[in-house]
Amino acid sequence: MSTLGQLKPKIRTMEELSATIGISRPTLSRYFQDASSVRGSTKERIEDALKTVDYIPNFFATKMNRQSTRVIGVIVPYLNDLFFTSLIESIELSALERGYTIIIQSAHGDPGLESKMFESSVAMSADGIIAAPIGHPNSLSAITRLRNELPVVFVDSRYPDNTVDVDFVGTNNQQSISLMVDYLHRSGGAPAFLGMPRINSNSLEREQAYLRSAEDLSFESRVIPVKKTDSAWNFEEFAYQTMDEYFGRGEFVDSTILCANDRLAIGVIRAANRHHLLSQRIGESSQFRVAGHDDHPLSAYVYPALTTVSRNTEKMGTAAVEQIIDQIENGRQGGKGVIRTFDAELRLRESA
Amino acid sequence: MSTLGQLKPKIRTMEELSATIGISRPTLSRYFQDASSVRGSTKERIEDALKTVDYIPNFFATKMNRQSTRVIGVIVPYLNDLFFTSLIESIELSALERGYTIIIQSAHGDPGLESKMFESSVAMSADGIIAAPIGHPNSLSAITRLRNELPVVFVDSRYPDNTVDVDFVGTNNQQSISLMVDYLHRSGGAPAFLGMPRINSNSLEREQAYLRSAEDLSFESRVIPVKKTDSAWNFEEFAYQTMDEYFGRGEFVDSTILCANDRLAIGVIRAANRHHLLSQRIGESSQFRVAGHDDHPLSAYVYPALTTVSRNTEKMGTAAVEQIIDQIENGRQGGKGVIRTFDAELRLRESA
DNA sequence: AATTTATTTTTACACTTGTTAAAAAAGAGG
DNA sequence: CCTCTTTTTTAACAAGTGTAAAAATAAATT
Repeated sequence: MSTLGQLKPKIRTMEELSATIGISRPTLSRYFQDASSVRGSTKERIEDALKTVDYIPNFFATKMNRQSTRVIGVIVPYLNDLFFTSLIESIELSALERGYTIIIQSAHGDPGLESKMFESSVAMSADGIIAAPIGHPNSLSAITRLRNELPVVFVDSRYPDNTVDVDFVGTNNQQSISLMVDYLHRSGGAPAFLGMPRINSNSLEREQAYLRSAEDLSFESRVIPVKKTDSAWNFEEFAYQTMDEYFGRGEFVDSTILCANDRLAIGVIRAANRHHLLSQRIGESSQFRVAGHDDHPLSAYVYPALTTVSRNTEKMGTAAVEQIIDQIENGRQGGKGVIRTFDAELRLRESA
Repeated sequence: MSTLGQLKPKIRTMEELSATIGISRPTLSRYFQDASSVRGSTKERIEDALKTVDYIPNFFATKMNRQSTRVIGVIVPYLNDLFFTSLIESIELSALERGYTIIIQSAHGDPGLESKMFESSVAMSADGIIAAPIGHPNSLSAITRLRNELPVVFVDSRYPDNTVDVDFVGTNNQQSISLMVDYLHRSGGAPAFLGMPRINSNSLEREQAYLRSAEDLSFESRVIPVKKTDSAWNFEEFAYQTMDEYFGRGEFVDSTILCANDRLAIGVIRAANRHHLLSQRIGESSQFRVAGHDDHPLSAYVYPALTTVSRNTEKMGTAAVEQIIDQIENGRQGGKGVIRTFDAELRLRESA
């Protein structure tokens, strides 16, 4: 079986294919774009022939000449985060279903590289861009320029204060945070809040949501000061070191801490374990509690399992694809600033 | 500042740019390929002009006409694994340094899709492919065919029994496993082995390495039987359920378990915690021990922190890029089967 | 069988940049 | 100012596929 593949003659161009199988090039071209656009009997003839030869249309040549490339650029701040990878998977699967190809680009945490990635999406004549922006002012000019040239959808995070008027798909942070704060407040004690070191919209919004919830429930809010750090993307380490210091001084040792995301919470749990703050047996109640946000794939496996709030990456990815395709196919450049946020659900586990 | 970008007139083609800035197109073409190939004064003129207009060369058009696209296809079995994402980051950074662009493709765990991804790399006229193959026989025919057409390097895993003669960059599993087995045997007790549910070369090699080590140290090997499962890629869940069952029956409760990778170990730790097998205070010795393999980014944060063996993804990524570029630039199609494996280092933490 | 309709073929140009050969221009050196 | 060399311009064709119009063919209808 596996040797069969090697025997098929390699055909390099559609012209060559046309000559070999006796079907005109324009017909083949139509077939490869939409198999149903040729007569049924022709379709069969082509497909039979394709089984005997080794031919794949040249991607660059096909895309170059088309007004629509059916390519969507997907830009994430960095790849080493399971939240982004699940988002990408969902985006890719939805896009594939709709006949689009995605090109994944990671900014590696660098706003300068992020601008380049945006440009590179333009260079590839992408029909549109789905981006989770870092939110750094340096990329802003590249993005505002692009926004006028082609469809853009922000996913997960956006620019603070809606600096740029772009469609957005994300989490309803007010809902998710207040859901969690409510629960924590009701079940044991008012939480303090540990935010992310990087200023992106989620970081800000979640902190504000926390403050509002505190006001609503009239408890005294307590936001743990966040230091600037080099390891801005290494949330676990950042949270671990921050809290290790506090715990060492005896601060927050009997608090409930709500973290802006699960990765922070995982770092906090580590620090808490090191300082023996957590109940040693599941079931025993402990003074110290932690909660996260996102429902990270590993949050159920840490010990104690993390109580958190789930974000549905599947829905978000699908929605982002819907929005971008809506813009592409209905010619709404940059969008009218449609905002689609999804509610989160409580995932009660052991840590709070 | 940010408004400046919007004022720049958008120029769509190199022809248009040539007319606008008064420099001939062939010169511009040469400039964009290699800025040093034009006279210094011309270079400056072009660069000054580029500041006033908004032009990016069309990626597809540039690549289409060149013998070498300087594109490398990177194919991974799935994206939701931090090992692969760090590998990709390392590959991308090395490639960028050498002037290559990578195109990331995830097979989403599906051998059928994997074959398509290989074909799609060919369609993009990639100069070469770096792949972490799933190792399923179904993709074999696509790969053997490709191997004759363009440079291929396998990274992390390969086909069992070296079915395909392709350059390989990976881990020295014999070294890494025996290092760990030695340590475990010496420090507390001979380990049992829990493998991955999916048969790829690492899974097999590590099990064999374990068996050999057991023989060398003359202890009785004990490989935990692995059931076929739907959640083949969800290693944590797989390991959790497998061991939860054993622990429930009182088996392995005072064993040392060596896992084929950290994600399995994280699942095992979860199960062990549920059954109260682990020492409750760091420092107290426990009968039950677990060790992993890979040094997953989160392995230091689980509780107890995972003792494991580190794989240097940075080195592996760099080496993979070196190998593929060597093949590309020296015309060695498919490679002579060069094998570069890297040794792992012990990461002693708390779990064993 | 004749007519109508749907599809395919032929022919030719489009897309954007790479590339080459010959002609023209610019710069260096005297 | 005049050679000699280097660089740029001009002009043309190349890459592989999309696409449009007219001509030819096949299928469906009467």
